[in-house]
Formats: sequence, C-alpha cells, structure tokens
Amino acid sequence: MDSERTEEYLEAIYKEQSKGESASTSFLARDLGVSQPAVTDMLKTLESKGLIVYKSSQGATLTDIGVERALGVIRQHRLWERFLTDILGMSWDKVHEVACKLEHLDVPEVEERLAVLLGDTDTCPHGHAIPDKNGNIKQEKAVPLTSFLPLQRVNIVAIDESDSGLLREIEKKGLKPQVVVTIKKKNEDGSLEIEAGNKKISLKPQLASILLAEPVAAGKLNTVKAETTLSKLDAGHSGILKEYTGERKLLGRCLSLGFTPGSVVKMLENYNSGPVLVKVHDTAVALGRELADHITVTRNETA
Amino acid sequence: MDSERTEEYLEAIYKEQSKGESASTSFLARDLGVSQPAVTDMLKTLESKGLIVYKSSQGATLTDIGVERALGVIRQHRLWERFLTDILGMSWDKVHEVACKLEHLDVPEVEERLAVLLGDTDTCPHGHAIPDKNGNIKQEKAVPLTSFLPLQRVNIVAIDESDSGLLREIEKKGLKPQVVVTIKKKNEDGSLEIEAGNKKISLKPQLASILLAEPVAAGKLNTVKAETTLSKLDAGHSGILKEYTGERKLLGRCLSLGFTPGSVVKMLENYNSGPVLVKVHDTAVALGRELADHITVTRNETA
DNA sequence: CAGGTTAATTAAGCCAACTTAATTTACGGA
DNA sequence: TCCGTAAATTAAGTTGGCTTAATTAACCTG
Repeated sequence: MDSERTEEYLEAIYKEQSKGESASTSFLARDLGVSQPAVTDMLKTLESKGLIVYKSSQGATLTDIGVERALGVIRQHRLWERFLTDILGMSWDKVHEVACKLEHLDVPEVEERLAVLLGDTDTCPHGHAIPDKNGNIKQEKAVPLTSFLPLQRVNIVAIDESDSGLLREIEKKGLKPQVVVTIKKKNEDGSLEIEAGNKKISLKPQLASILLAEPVAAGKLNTVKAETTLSKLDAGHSGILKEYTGERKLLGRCLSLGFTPGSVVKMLENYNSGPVLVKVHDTAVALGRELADHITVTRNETA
Repeated sequence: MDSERTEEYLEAIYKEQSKGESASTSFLARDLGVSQPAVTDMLKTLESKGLIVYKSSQGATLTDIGVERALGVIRQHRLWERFLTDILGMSWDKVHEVACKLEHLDVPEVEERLAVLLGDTDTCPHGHAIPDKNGNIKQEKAVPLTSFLPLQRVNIVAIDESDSGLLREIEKKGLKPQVVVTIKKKNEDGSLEIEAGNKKISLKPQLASILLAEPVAAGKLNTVKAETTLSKLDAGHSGILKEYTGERKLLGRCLSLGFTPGSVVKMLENYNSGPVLVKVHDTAVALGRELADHITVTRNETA
C-alpha cells in the first residue's frame, strides 16, 4: 500500500527517467512543488522500500518494482483522463489535474472495468501511451515541434504535461493530438509559425517545446486515418467509434446500452437522409441522423 | 479546503445526526476506526473551524456550514456509487468502499457532469437519497425490517451502510432496494423469516436491522413501478431507463452516444420479433432485440 | 586551480492525525 | 446515595511529510 505521495514521486521519477534524464533532487522538488530537503528525505525512504536506487547527488533510478508501481499509477491516470474527456465530456486541457487525484484509487476491478468501458483506447487525451494491465507501454518516439525544420509536414502526436495554462492556450489554438501541421518559419527567439488546415498559428517557444510530433512522411502516413462523422460513412464501410460530440444528456443513456468509444461500427444502410442503420458488436442499431452527425469515427481502411 | 479526514468526520456526524442520535465520541471512534482520544482531538479542531458545535461529553452537532459540507461529500459519494454500478457495472454491495475514496475529489465540473451522465437518479444503489447540488435532500422515512409485524407486506427502500460482508450476504439473497417482501415470522432471537417473490428467506438479526423498509400499503403502492425489460414495453408506452444488464463491452459505446440511466424512453414500434424502435431525448433509435432484452426499464404509469 | 554558483544534504522543528496509558466524568441500578 | 462501568479526556509520544536555515558537495569558468 504505497501512500499517495509515494506514488506521485514514483510517477515523477518514471517520467523523467523515460526522457533519458536522471531524476535529480532539484527536478523532483520543482515538479512536485516541495523543497529539496523534502525530496532528499523521501528518496531515502523510497530506497529503503526497495522502489528506487539512490546514490547521493546522482539522482534516483527506479527498481523493477518501482517501475511496475509507477506504470500502474500512470495507467490509472491516463484511463481516468480518457474517462473525463470521452465519457464526461470535459475538455482535454483540464483533465490532468483531476486525474492526478483519481490515479491513486487503485481498485483493480475499477481499473479493469474502466478500460473495458473506454474501448481499446491506448492513448490518453494528450496523446501519451497508456500502459496495458501487464505494465507494457508503447515507447514514444515523438520529438518537440522545435526540432523540425521549416516546410516539414508533421503530425502532432502528443502534448507534454505542464501547467494547465499552457495546455489551454494550445487547446484554444485548435491544436491537439492527430492534427497535422506544417512548419512555416522558425524565429530567432525560438517561436514558430505553423499552419494547420488553412489557419496560420504562431507558437511561442514554451508552447512549441511541449508539442511532440512526428514527420508525416515516416511510413506512418497511412495510419493518419480520416476522421468523419458516422453519418458520412458509406454503407458497407466500417470505422472505429471515436467520440460523441452532441448533447451530453444523451451520452449516459448510450453508454448504458453498450456504445463505447473504440468499438468497431459497420454501416449497413445509409440513405442520405433519415436514420442510418449500423452494426455494432454484432447488433444492428438504427440511429437518428442528428445523433449520427455527432458521432466521430475514424474510417477503417480495411473496409 | 477541508482535509479528507475532516470530510469523513463530517459525513459520519451527519449520518448519525440524521438518525436523530447525537454523534458521540465513542460512536465516531467505532465508525471511523480510530481511538477515542483521536476523536476528542478532532472534534476540537472541527469546532475551531466552525463546522460543529461541541459540548464536552455531549457529542457533536453540525453547524449550518458543517451540514453543507457534509451534504456535499455525501452527494459526491452517492453519485460515484451510482456511476460504479450503472456505468461500470459493479455489484451494489461492493461500491461503498470505492466511493469512500472518490467522494473527496471535489471538482464541481466533474460532479455536475457525473450527475448529468447518470440521468435524474436521486438515490444511490443502496436506496439512500442523493442530495441535490443545492444541498436539499429528501428525508427518508423507512424503518428497519425488524420493526414490522408478521404478515405485513413491505417494500425494501434502502440498506444501511455497514461492512461489505453483510451487504454481500444480502445481495446473495437477492434482496435490494425496491424489492417487496412479506414478513412471515419473527423469531425470539430477532431473526426474521420473510418471503420475496416465491422464495423464502431467513434473515439473521444483523441483516434484518440494516434493511430499511416501508409498508407497501402506505399510499405508495402506486409508486411501486413494475420493472421490465425494454423489449417488453408496448408501443406507445414509455418508461425510465434503469440499467443495462448485458455484455459490458456494449455499455461504453452507448454512453458515448448519450443513452443514460434515468432517461425517459418511449416505445414507438415493437413487433414481437426483430428490432424495436424507441424514442429517447427526441431521437428515434432502433435497437436489436437482444440489446433491448438487456435493458431494464420501469414502466411509466403516465403512459 | 581558486572562486563562485547551483545542487544536495544535515539539522531542527512544525503540523495533522494518530496511538497507548492513565485519569476524570457521567450515570443507571442495588 | 453510592458505586461501578462505560464514556470521555488529558498526557505523552509516534509517524509521515513537510518547512527554513545552515552546511557541504559538485561543477564550471576565467
């Protein structure tokens, strides 16, 4: 039974470590908002519990058990973030803080059911991979937007955690994971001019550095699946249910019935007016067009 | 920002107080699993914060602010319990402990969205009223099953909180809120023989005392609404969506689309085979019969 | 390589919430 | 009315996680 604080330290250490850097006392103090002596203290007790290895002045390294615990917390954190956006409908820039409190719940049945409810989602709303229940996590290879050159076309993959003010700015500019942008210009001061869709956006250095992206060309082009609404899916084609964007009241009802994000839907009948007939989990369901208009799906190339 | 422990004390005091009893040091010590001196201590600090009035040896009484805070916590607790049963599909006898941890989240947007998601539910899975967001709570008038006489027909309204072992026993016997039972015999030792449906059930005193019921006759007879499945609702009739009992995987998808427990559904077409056509929130939706078979609704008398 | 800066640690102490042991208070029954 | 039991409180001490102030270690630069 690690304490909540213990879990937060492990999480912070894991994240720093997975960036290749060692988790220094000063970093942890900054990250967790406590004084340096508090960190020194805690690192000693973490070591005595066998969760980290700690050599004075050399930062902390998680042991195997430490990694396991950290991933457990991160999994819960990201599942809850998904819940907050996909099920409760909160904006992605506001969920991190809330998930920080929920991540310590640690009830296996809840974690398991939450994962089922959310479908096969394997990333959090900020684009980071969600470890599976066995502690396997997909390694991320995206790099900050600042490391690309003008004229490159890149896919925003994830957004680094940071204070919610910055996230909100990004959200306001309409950027989020899966958005493809073109770098237009790199300024002296580190700020970027980019273009997304037809819109020109300028990013101050702080923002550019927390946006993680991959070149669109890198063989992943094909996986940039087109997002449309369910109502635009042609008969015979299938897609993966992404999210529901309409009136909130309708959402809960639907979840009770079994429509979860991540499910595969197949369009059976779609005349361009009137209800559509779709198949989900081997069950045919007709939906009013208004509803179908508010359901985002990613078209499946394996139609 | 009350601490979690503070909230737990307030909650415990509120519950005892609302039973008409005053919250004594010894009661709180038992209830919260701490020593009596710890309680004395805490009561003093609660008083200094203006949350309770405390006269030595006379138990604690919540002030107006205290009541307000307690109801806030209780609201969150019960909303999460509903979430755990209705959305995640957990069994009602296991949700209390989990909700005890979630109840301290205290993010207004989450509380609000959770309430919307859950529909107009106004009781927790154990049958207790959920305070509304302004802190109004329906007064409960149910009394323990032990206070009824043989041959009385009573409606189980709620089940008092207690250790989960007892709840599980009750769950195993098939009893839960809204079940109507007949008292058959009261034994010397306080145990009861009752009948529910056609099944004879015997209850040890401990169990009988935490089951709260009302006489069926008490003018409330009409509100004992029949629960059926959606598939059995006749065309033209409406009902309130209660829960989804089928395969879990289907649930999340549905919530994403807007089907929430508590929503009013109206049957438009129901031929006794094939899909049914229902209207929810002004939207016509067709559902496969298998799905409709697993959706519990309470028939609306105002058909 | 000395000096200065930043990072890390030691020392001393705070605070909330808890414990046990000992003491005091309250109160119903012979 | 007194007394015994149960309830409540006081006293003293613990623990986890934190703080500030002061000290020491590490490292870079001129």
